Amino acid sequence: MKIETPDTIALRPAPRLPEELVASSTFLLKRLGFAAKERGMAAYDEVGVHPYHYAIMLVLDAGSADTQGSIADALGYDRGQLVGLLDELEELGLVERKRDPKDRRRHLVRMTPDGTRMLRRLRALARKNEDEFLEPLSESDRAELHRLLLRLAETHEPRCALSVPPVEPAA
Amino acid sequence: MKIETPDTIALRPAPRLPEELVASSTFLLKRLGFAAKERGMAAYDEVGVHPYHYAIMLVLDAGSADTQGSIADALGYDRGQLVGLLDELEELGLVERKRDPKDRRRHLVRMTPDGTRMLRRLRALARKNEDEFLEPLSESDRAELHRLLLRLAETHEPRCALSVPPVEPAA
DNA sequence: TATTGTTATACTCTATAACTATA
DNA sequence: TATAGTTATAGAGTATAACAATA
Repeated sequence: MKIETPDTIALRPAPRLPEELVASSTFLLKRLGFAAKERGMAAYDEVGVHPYHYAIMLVLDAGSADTQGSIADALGYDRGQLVGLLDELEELGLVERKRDPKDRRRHLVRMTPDGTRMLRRLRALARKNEDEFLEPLSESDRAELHRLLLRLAETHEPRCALSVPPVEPAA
Repeated sequence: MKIETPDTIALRPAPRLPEELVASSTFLLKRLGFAAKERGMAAYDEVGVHPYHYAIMLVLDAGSADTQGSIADALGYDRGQLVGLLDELEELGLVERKRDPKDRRRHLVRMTPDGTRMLRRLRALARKNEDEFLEPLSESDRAELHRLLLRLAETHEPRCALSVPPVEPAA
């Protein structure tokens, strides 16, 4: 559900949120995640793309995945939905698809020069967005926040784990 | 978009998330907020309610709002959608609505005894849920995380501000 | 028979605004 | 005329599974 945004509520008597919710980090994560999402969408929207598009382009740029299946897996997206996202990127001229001659079921996806330029622009947008969102925090607080979020993400969003989980030690 | 959940991906070669995303706190907030939401829904679902229902009952219990409009304002919900949520709570016998005799446009909402019992149960569930989600963090890390999230929420979700913003000092 | 990508369908959410009854 | 609550509608988002081509 959309949560009413900051700017509209400043003047009302404003019945308060229950303290119990404010005291809950998971509640704050939900609300902040939502706020971050909305803010991101608005930012990328000005350039005509969606955060999902940006994520896809980052994967392509990193070169860690180039078929639709592997892109979907890298980001945790559904393969069916990725089709539509790639259609949009292709229509914008930012990526190209071509059949893999080695396995004609596959599509190889790669960025076009326009895509590369757009990615540069999106990266700048993302940095600005991140910086503005974290503005209330000092540099060291930001680092600390990231450390804590990352630790949680290693459990709850394993794709975020920085290091490959060590193989079970012998015995 | 639904992100594929942890349990299903353990065994694949797993193309990685772009480092840039993992390095972004706003990205992690989005993913963790989503994970927290899903986990919460699953937990409350076992008892037949939704996190929204829980939030409404907390507001009622706190006594800070008792008409539909004030409840909606407290939580940032849309008034139109609150109607349906209250219908469900009423059907479950957890809250009652009656007209305010002083202003017959208003509905006064209050919990029933069953509602109070359910709320106790939901509070226990919420505690358990919170504790499990934060399990990777030490006590002091949890406190630190909450402090940082709260500071962000004061900006991005003003309803979370703990203290009423001080009145502009004289002069 | 399994897999890659595609398409279609249905379902859930949610944003908007029209509507009623009171004030 | 404005407000509290209600209802209806349409649109976005998303989950599911059927499908065609290829392996």
